[in-house]
Amino acid sequence: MEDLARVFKALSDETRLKIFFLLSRRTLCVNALVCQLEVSQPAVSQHLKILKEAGLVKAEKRGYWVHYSVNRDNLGRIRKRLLNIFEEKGIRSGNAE
Amino acid sequence: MEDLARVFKALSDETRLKIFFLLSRRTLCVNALVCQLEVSQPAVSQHLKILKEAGLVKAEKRGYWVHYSVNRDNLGRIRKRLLNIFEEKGIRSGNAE
DNA sequence: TCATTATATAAGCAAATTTTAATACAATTA
DNA sequence: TAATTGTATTAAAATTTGCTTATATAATGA
Repeated sequence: MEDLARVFKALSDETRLKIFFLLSRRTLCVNALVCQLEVSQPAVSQHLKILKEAGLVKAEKRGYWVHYSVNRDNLGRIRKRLLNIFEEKGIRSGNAE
Repeated sequence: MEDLARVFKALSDETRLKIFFLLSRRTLCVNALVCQLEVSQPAVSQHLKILKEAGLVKAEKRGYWVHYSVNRDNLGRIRKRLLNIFEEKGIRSGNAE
């Protein structure tokens, strides 16, 4: 339950949602994101941290760049949980946990 | 994009997520929720308002009870958007909007 | 080593959230 | 009508969030 709330919280901010969408298209380093986002570099770094902790994106250091991309492995898991919650018919039956 | 962030925001609070799960099992009036939730009645009412505005739950007044339940019609739409975002392979290709 | 570049972290602050307490509203019943 | 019950709204306090500035860390190159 906690994990799930963390995912929703991570995506509940417009800037982070935008970051997530940008990264879902291609891998980007922090500065590339900063350029497209009208907030400061530290702000972007902080958003990325939140997205990463929610398991939505991952970071890979190359030289002194950090390349961020969607964490596709984890996303599969998240997707399944979301599908379970927003089930076609009865929505869900089991426990929240 | 705004709608989506609103849905995520609505589910980003643990108490609201719990309310949503409870309602996904059965229709409940406000006090029934209060009993299961360790927060005050006004707090629950306010959370319900947020969930309702996000299109996640709906209210039906009967006598002086208000019965809340999952808004299954809207949930279908939300589900599709989520599926689109968390697509199996490339996650997504189009625009955020 | 020192300067530079990219990113992260820390501190402080304003704005938004969440909560509680008090009150208002609405429906029912005496 | 007055009292009661269930819910909503308001106001204010407490907490959290997201931003900026300043600084730290890490990698590269002169």
